[in-house]
Amino acid sequence: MIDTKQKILDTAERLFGHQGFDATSLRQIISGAGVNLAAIHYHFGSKEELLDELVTRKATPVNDERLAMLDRALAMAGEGPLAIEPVLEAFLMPMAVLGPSTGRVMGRLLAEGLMPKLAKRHFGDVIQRFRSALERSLPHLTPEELGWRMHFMMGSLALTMSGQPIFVPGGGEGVDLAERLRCLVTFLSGGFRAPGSR
Amino acid sequence: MIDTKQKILDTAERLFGHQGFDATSLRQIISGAGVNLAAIHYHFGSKEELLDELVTRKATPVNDERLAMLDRALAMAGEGPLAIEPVLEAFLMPMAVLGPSTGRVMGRLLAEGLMPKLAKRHFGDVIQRFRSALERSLPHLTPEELGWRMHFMMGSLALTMSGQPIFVPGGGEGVDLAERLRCLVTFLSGGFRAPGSR
DNA sequence: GTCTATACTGAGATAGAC
DNA sequence: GTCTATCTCAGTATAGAC
Repeated sequence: MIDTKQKILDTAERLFGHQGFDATSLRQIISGAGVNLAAIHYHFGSKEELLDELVTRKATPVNDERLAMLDRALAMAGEGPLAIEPVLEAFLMPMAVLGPSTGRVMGRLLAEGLMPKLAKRHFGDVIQRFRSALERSLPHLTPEELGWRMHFMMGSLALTMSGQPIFVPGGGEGVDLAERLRCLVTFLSGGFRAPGSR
Repeated sequence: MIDTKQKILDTAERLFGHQGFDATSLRQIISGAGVNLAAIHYHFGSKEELLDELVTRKATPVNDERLAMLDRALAMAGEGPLAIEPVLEAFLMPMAVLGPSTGRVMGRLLAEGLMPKLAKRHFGDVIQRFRSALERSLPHLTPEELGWRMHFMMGSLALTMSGQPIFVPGGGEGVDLAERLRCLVTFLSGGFRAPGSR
């Protein structure tokens, strides 16, 4: 069947999102997808490459939307000063279109430290564009301090996408991703705007 | 030998810190520690309980120092307003005493989502004390929004303790933990101080 | 080209001898 | 307390059916 590959991807996405990458076995995936174990290695080569393809498929439209929103923010600012909020919105809000499963996958990956490998392949130029925009918005920061703040942002984002918000009364289950991300934009705007610490 | 247990703990801490929990096998640990495989299950019961004991041993002094610093901050503030910085410093700076290995372990745990289980056991009352202090510092926030911001903070902290800072020129390897954490305090102060988003 | 059956190595866990 | 042997299940590799 032509959609064996698709069934594997769908099932893997769901299980990775719920249980994490390491905790999900290929045998769980094939059982859920109703395919043979070796089909995974035929179509993808390995468990890690399956993950890689999953990320590529989901990340591409998100990154396109990120850059489109960033371009609009830059056009609006013109030659004048560039506020942080629209830059952060451009980076973060497009993730809201990811379903809960994909969101959890992305967050898990960031969190499990698997991202460094994938990041350069899939996000390299996007990150570069946003770093430039942030440099323009925040000229008071050294490159090192800006790098750290971007690092902090990725950490917050990771837990926001993946984790159970154990500090939020009610577990935050009723709060959809877009609202979480708006809350995060507010928080990060304040953080980025803080004076340099050295 | 009485210190079989200690040798296992030391080696596990080092390997978990460098490779993460999932990526470290018990057989790597016993080979590094020079003990038998079954010794781990005799002394700890399982791989996860080994981790649990590791966390307990390292977290207890950190949490004690956190509460001591928080008490000092509350005493300094008296009846007046309570600034955010000393509260965040009390929560974050005690982690600087953790060596790089333990720091990575802690960060990994936060990031791998293993913390929710461990958190309630080891950090429950500490978190409660700090939530109260933050509520006093930031009366303009709803309980939900404060919860989200604490969640964001844990995400940033996790990546700060564990991850390679890929956005920092030079990889940030020369920057010690205390300086990273000071940088994080500045950032988070700005974030927590941001106006409520709803 | 696609998929199945099966086997290989290494993981965590356990029972029982010493 | 410690060690050997063994169990199940993980990811992986390959030979061959259609």
